[in-house]
Amino acid sequence: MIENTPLVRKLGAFVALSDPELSVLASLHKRRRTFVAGRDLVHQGQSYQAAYILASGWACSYKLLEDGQRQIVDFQIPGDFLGLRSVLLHVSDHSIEPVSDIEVTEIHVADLLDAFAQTPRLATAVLWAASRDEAMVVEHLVDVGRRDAAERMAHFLLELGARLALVGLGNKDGYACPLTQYHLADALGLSAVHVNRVLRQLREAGMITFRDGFVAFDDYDQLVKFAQFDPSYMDHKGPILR
Amino acid sequence: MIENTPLVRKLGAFVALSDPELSVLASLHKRRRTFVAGRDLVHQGQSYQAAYILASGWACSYKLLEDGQRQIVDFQIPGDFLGLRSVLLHVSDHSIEPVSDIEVTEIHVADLLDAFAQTPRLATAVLWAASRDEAMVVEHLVDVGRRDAAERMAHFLLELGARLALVGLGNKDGYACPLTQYHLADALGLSAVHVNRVLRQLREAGMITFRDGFVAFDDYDQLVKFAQFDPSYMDHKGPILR
DNA sequence: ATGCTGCGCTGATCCACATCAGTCGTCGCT
DNA sequence: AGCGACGACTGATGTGGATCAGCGCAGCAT
Repeated sequence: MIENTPLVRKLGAFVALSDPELSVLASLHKRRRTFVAGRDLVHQGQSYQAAYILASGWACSYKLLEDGQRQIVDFQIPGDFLGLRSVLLHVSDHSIEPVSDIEVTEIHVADLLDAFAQTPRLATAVLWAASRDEAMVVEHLVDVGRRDAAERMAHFLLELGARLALVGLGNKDGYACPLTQYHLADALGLSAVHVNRVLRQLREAGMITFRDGFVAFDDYDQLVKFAQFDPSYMDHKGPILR
Repeated sequence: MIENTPLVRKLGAFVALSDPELSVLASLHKRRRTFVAGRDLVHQGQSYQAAYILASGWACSYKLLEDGQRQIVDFQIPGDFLGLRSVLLHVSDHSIEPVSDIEVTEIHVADLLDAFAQTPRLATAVLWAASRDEAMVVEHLVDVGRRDAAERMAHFLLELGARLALVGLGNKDGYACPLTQYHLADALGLSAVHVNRVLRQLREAGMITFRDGFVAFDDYDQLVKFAQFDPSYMDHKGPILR
């Protein structure tokens, strides 16, 4: 029996993977490594590095501007790739920081590309995963571009919850969340001060409580409505491609 | 000799494609179609539609919010895929509108996936193209999240110029640009009024002139510096993967 | 015990950008 | 010739969120 990693779980939601495909996938996993919170594992501008699959903990990818501001582009949770894009584009256009202590398994891109040749369905699955990640970034863009601070916060925390629920790390009551208010500020294009105020508003409105490393959805339905959250693109039941 | 479409040109920048690969790629192109400016070809929420490759003209993909605001996520120029993500995710999370009259060629996703099986390098190339598109969206996110209106505008127009230059439709002097100020507003998360003011500022600063369907870089170097534009990730010479 | 650092939290002030309410010029339509 | 419709453009006024300047608390090192 082949082990049920977060990645297998994620890809399995899209492509019904056969046993040979699963074993090719398993053979990609090389060294297991750990990184401590806060110390970057990839630096913007770095020209080569490995790609990883996140096994436990959270990370974030971000870009730094010259004036010291930063924009967090996405958070990675277990089952997500780290640095795949950097490797494909052969230069990292962003940095990656572990939010908590993390465990990863290294993958060699050459192996990944070989695997595509052996099992093309795997290529499709990875392309699908990349598309889903892009959809996430797009939603994030809409957050930042067109929603006010409170909607933005609500929408963002809901989306994170939905992603975590997919890998079994959360549900409609809430989830454990190692982010600081500074992380949220850098992700949402707000100041940390304003993040604090907005969290207070949402808490006082009885919709969501962010406290002590835990996000609690106090009124999930109201929140979904307030944030105009539409989970359809991550909602399907069972593999799309058989 | 196999024809040199914008797509071949784009993928060729990454993967050195062999003749058999080129012919597989050519065989994907099915019906040629045209669409008129302004009438959507894909609606948000639509559950199935074809994917296309843009042959001429510009399009944009956008998301609509319930309150009528819209966020343009990306513009597509010749050589770009239209709706590939929608097809892979089996539901469109966004709409696509032709900015000008456009010509496209339809591709069947089943054919594309078959092509991956025959020529895995093609899968790699498409995954690369998807990564590059994602990098674009990421840069756009940084624009909207962390740059002020003028930097945002400058950066955005520079990036568009760099993309167009890759397919031979622009250079450091400028490019033909069918966008209205409303398009720019919806893309950059600004009001049309403010777009107008910002364009005036940039023009009066002698950096860029947007007028009569043409973007002119009046002082490219100053502009690059002002916008903190870093084209490294779209700058490489020759195929990365041989 | 004492300071130091990281994180959450708050009030006062300021400014970038939105919104409102227009003008003007150029199409294409009848 | 007249009339919408659309896009570029402008001034006056309003506001969401940044910035500044600060407090409180817990954990940790000295």
